Amino acid sequence: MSDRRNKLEDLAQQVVQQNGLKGLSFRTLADEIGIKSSSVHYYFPEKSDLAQALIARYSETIFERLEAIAKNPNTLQKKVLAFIAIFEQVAKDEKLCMCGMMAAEVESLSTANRDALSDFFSGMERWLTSQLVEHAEELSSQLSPTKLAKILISGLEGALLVDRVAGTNQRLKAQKELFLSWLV
Amino acid sequence: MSDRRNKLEDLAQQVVQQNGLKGLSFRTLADEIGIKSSSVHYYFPEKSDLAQALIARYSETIFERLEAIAKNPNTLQKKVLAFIAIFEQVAKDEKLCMCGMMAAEVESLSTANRDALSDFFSGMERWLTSQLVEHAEELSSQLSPTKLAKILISGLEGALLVDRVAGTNQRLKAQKELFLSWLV
DNA sequence: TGTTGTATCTACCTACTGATAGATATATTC
DNA sequence: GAATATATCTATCAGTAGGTAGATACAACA
Repeated sequence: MSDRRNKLEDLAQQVVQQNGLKGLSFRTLADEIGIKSSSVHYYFPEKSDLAQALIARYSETIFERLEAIAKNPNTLQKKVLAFIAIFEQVAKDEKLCMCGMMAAEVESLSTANRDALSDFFSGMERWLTSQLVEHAEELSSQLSPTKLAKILISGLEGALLVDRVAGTNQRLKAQKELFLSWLV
Repeated sequence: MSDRRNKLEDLAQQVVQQNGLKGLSFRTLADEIGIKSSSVHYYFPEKSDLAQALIARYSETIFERLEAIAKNPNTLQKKVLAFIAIFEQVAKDEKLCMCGMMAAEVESLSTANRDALSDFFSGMERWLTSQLVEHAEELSSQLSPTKLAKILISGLEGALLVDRVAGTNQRLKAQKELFLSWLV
């Protein structure tokens, strides 16, 4: 992976997490890097190619971190708090989850983009579900692990969304407490 | 309120709920109504004026419905299920909550728009909190009504977001079951 | 009758968008 | 040395964006 390509993706991701894909232009992206917009097209012929690269990259980064969390022997509580900490980091920078942001723009995305986004969320849910199942003895909720995973992940995505408008982190904290209430 | 203005707002709201404020242009809006874009500027000088009107209108509609739900004597379960049904209706049309959509675009909104959005969410939470407090005897959760309100509302917003990408309503259903699990 | 307010139009502006064509320079490979 | 791949540039295009100026038509009102 070339350095230039990497820097473009770094910057693009940051812009998308703050302003959305529609808030990202090839020109401003190029200007900030110090090249011409046509050179950005060299790496990403169409905007949907850039979006696809961003989703792939974001997914890889997140799932690597999740693997690391899963591999390290620990209680369910500590594992999931480490998972939630990923969202807390995003919130601290007044950003959204990149895929959450793109989810709001799904109507203007290519089908490949949509599928990749959908895979991201189902992958996250699969990971969390497997952790909940693995540590079932630590769980006290009557709801199934699959449902708990869907609840928490969509809850965290929504908390980022609403908290950013309100300029607080109350909803993210509340979602964290929700999770803690599921433990024995 | 003139009929023309109303039709413009109706259509604009629909577009925003599907494509976001950035996905709405004065020209396409005007074309669909059958007037010129400059005539849209007659009603809404700047785009932020249109956004402001949309938020005010959306808030009024929702809060009227919430008042009606609150006024009608009923169990907490039925009241909140009626509340959740508002989100289910939105999901059925493959839309987002209009304010949830705009929340994703908050970086490009005027401060007045932001404040109005923030008021929308805090108003929703206030309503739900007051219902939970009023029917405290029906609640079994250890978490406070305030937190439960924040959890459910951000959860519902996130569920709309993620479900639309996945093309399902699983997360909305899971959030509903979460609420039901809080009842005695 | 004349004035004012409402609602629309035509015509236009500047700025920006994603995207393309084709030239150029450099480095690598055969 | 010639050919190729990589990476950049200049220049440009058609389309769209939000927004404005100024004319027009019409109705209500003084």
